[in-house]
Amino acid sequence: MRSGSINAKAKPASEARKPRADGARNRLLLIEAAKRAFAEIGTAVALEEIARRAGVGIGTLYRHFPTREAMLEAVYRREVEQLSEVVPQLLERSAPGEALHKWMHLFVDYIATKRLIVPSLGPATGRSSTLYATSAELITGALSTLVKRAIAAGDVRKDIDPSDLLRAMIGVTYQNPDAGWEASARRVIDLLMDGLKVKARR
Amino acid sequence: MRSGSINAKAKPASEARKPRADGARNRLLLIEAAKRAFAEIGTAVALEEIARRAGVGIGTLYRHFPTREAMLEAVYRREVEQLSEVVPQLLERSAPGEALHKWMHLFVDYIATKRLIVPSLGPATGRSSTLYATSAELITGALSTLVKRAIAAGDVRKDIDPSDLLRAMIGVTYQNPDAGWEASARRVIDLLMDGLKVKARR
DNA sequence: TTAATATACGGAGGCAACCTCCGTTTTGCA
DNA sequence: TGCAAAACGGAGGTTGCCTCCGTATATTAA
Repeated sequence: MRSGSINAKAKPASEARKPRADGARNRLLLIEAAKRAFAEIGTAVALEEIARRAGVGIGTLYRHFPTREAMLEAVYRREVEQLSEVVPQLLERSAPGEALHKWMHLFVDYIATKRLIVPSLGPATGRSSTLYATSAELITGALSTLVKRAIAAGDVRKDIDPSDLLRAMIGVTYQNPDAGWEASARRVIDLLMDGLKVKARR
Repeated sequence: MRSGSINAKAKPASEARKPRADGARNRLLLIEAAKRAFAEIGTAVALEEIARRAGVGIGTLYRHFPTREAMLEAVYRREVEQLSEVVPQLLERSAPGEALHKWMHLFVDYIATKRLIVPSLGPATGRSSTLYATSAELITGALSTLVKRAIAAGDVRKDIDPSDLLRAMIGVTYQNPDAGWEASARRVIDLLMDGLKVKARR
């Protein structure tokens, strides 16, 4: 073995070379093109169409996103990130109550994207649970910030909790993606049957 | 023109020739093979795989089901039909309360298939509204029959309505497939905001 | 039964999308 | 400025979609 062949620099993994500018740029172009294409044509759109819209070669697309799922996931991730990052801007430009209101409308846009993408991601992916967990956290955080600020400013009632509001929004827009729902459904059915049985005495 | 070339027999459309036995058989084989294949491999399974499993040629598959959607729809339809047709059998073989209980478990199986298929059918199809309406009707009818019989037999409480039970099951398993949900969600949000605003006096 | 014909069958083959591979180009670092 | 790592792009092999049509079979009428 040569002296320092493998661990030559032994830097902590954190310090790789700075990512190339063109790489980052094309990655973004692809995600944006994909989002539009998925919305306009559907999630089955030819990946070559996405590459063309982004103005890059098909090879580039596949290097960044080895599978259609990876592409879908990236679009979804970005959507969530934007939903989280937009909060400070909203609070800068609007009164807290108004910021909250606007954000909830953005949330509806997000749900629209989610509805489009999640079914194509499939309940399969092992790490998608991480994906959904992270998303839920970011979104909860964003909403929580907005509600607290709105309450502090006296724009909304004090007697509500961010999680109440989240539940309300989910009630409006929810679709049930988790596995295990089947077992859960069966348990509830058995309970229901128990409850339905005519009690011997009353 | 020859004497009776086109309207020679002029029978009402209702009386076509009896459908051929092999055609009907292959159709069923295809639906069953498709159901298994969709469940095992996913709704993107190669249609040629389905034809092979059913033991028919690819041409036969495409004659019966011109598109993947048609194939999916047929599987879904059959699932609903079975859910409806099984009711008399259940009532013959079990006490009404037990029949109801068993049927609800079959309903969970149906929801599993539905969850698999509906996203791939897409909210697109124009006539799918008819599809869903018909399904809802069949299912409501089946449940209604079962509940009435179970009540009549004294197996379950009298103070419930079939629709209550349907709602309960939907609550457990529902996913929101209708279009127009977005507009509806926005309306609800605006209402919520109104309600959230601190009232001037109280 | 047999003949006639509508109906159904199967799979070859053209087309389109997927994805890999590798020679060329660009970028970041010293 | 030089050079190696990183990224690029697209040709082309692979695979699935779907049509088309010659062959086979079920049904009906005689």
